[in-house]
Amino acid sequence: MKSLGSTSQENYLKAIYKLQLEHGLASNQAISEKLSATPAAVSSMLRKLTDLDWVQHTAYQGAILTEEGQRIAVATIRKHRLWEVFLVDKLNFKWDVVHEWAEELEHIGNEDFTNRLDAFLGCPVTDPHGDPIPDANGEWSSAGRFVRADDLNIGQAFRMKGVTNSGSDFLRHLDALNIELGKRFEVVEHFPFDGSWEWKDEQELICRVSREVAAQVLVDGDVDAK
Amino acid sequence: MKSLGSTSQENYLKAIYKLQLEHGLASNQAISEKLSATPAAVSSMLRKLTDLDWVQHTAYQGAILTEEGQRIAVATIRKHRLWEVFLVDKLNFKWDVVHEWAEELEHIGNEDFTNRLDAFLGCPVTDPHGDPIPDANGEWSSAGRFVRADDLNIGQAFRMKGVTNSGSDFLRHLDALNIELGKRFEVVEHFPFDGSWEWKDEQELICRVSREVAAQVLVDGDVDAK
DNA sequence: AATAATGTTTAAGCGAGGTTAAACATTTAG
DNA sequence: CTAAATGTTTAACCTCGCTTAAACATTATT
Repeated sequence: MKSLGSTSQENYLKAIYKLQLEHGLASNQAISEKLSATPAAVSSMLRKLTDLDWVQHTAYQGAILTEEGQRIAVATIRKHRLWEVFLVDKLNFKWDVVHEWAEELEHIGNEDFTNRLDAFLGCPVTDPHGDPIPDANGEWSSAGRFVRADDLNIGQAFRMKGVTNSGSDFLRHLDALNIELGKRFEVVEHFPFDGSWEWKDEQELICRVSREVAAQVLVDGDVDAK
Repeated sequence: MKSLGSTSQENYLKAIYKLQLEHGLASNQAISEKLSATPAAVSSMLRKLTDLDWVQHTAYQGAILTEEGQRIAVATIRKHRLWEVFLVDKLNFKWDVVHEWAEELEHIGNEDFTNRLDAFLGCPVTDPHGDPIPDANGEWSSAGRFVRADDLNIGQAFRMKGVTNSGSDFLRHLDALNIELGKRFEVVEHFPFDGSWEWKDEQELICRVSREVAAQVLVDGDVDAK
């Protein structure tokens, strides 16, 4: 219990965790891409993680996390996202640059440390990109699941809640479009020609977004009229 | 310019910096003790640091930092102390436990990062142990130099400003004695028998401290009567 | 000045985490 | 169903920072 992995081990566990959510199991190749390492490196690390009982690995098949592996992965994601909140809320970094620093900070601190950071930040439930932050027990809590902006109908109001792509290019593009977390819009138009959309914000300003953007923006479907 | 070292390299530079302050130059052996590494490890690291032009090393003599080496060392100390302030002021850690975490955090972040952290903390001039924090230019600034508590005379008032020993044992002892940073005392008595002292705080409560404690407490000699 | 004690450096080697290249399984296609 | 393509593992080797043990330089002692 309460064991910690090395920086590298934690990165592997995080990668496997995310791949498992998408595909049920993490292939050697997918991990290697996600971590920009060679398949050979993955092979050898998987052996170590298996010995530590943090993953179960079937040769030529793929890897899944054990209970303990999952605990460490979720704890690491929690730390990452809390640090991102810190960087944006307290140090005033822009949301498109915090990932790199959080990638380093996430490997520091034990449970007590993390919980103090959490309390200091006011127990946020999402990070600056709208991704949910697991609680101290590793639960993804109530924190509402959101819908894709391209799932909405004309006339529907919504609040911008997150993204499914945290790449800085995409985040910077959103900034350029004046689309930010928490901002309210209403769907005005949808153009089947290219799949693009027109939204209007609370100042009635029109915001035209491409199909690609709408597909990667998460919103709060049932908005409370403010 | 603006180059950064690895975690280990930065630790060596810090160690050499501190030894240089004390002895003018850092012997292989002193470094090895400070970092709990073998002299052999020091020898090999010194070669690397010399190649990087961060230290000048004369075989069998000792090492001194170059301009650039000093810049990195001071930047690292600055980061360390700022993080300590963060941990105590924001995360409510006690001052005797923050060193370990700061030891890890100090290797993260670039200049911009550090300056944001500094601003967020209100540009503190000393860390939770009273050690001065260099400014963004690596200057040790005005931040008054202090005198040892055992340099004072009977009747003299002072304010507790720091320690020369940041070990947790000592810090915990000070906590037990209710001696804390910024607290005002007055020297009441000095016993030549064992070198111990009697101070009284603003509530006139007597605080008896040993020779060892007085020697490791730094105070503001010329106190402005409040 | 010769010798012992001390401090420093080299040599060999280890573990972590990676690489490339080759060998080996497993799919997919003809 | 065999052949080719793809994915996985092994083997050999690299760098970093460390270790121990032995060789070497420098002081200190007599």
